[in-house]
Amino acid sequence: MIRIKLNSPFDLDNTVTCGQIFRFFKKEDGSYDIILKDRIINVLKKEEELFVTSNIDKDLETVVRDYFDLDNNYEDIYNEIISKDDKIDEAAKFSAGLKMIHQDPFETIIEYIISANNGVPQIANSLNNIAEKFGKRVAFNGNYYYLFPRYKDLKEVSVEEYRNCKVGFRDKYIKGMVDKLNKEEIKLEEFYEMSTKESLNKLMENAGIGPKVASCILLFAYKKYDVFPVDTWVKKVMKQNYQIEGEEKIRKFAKETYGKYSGIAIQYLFNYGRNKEK
DNA sequence: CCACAGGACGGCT
DNA sequence: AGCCGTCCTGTG
Repeated sequence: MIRIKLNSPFDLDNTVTCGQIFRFFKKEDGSYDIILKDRIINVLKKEEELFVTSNIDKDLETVVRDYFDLDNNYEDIYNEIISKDDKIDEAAKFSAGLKMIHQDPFETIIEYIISANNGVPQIANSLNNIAEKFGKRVAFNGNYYYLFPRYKDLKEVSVEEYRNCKVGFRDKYIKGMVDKLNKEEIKLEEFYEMSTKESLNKLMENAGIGPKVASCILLFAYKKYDVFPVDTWVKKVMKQNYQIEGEEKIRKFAKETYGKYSGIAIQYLFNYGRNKEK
């Protein structure tokens, strides 16, 4: 067990449950079991401190700080965003402590390919099916969990086997992506170096990845915060609050209004819309 | 049983 | 270039 003192606001509950990740499990004591790339962690927040256990202790603090983006300066982000308008000011204030989770690129790519035209419970279900069939089983905290497989583990997996995991018509997209990675036609690291525009275009060359999915991948795996994933929810909000319609107009507005942190602004808006009534 | 929700794609203007 | 039917699964 390690303890991590928090020196800036961190809202563990909203960060975990706001739709960034799908494979987490809330425990009775209010903590979360979360499946990361190569390990399972249990995180409990008490006062201004995190209590973390894992099946792998090596580099645990570093892994957790990176995963929850604890060392990023959210003051700067906040100040950049709130100057824009009242609505986002309110949403950003409300969302203080919401962090951008830094996820594994491969898992994120598959996650968001599956997310296309799909609901949150179904996405989680498909991901768990894939992990249970092809991922490594790990005993932790009185349960068995399955790590999400690496693309090398999926080399021989057929389209039919993905279909059996209830991914529907996205089966061939997953297979296509896994094949390209194994043939090294795409390298996961290359997107870190590229500009946002370049990496968006490069991602969208792949079947099953359009503007929304590509934006989510860059936002959640590559820390590129100047993307703006437009889904049906965003379209609704933009129409209601700003009378703006059409994907291109929305993206243009977001870029001009929220600038280099537009991807975080949208998380704040979503979090605000989802939780303010409670 | 049917209607619907949710992005990408491809075929049509 | 933009519009719209289709793809699959789970839920109401």
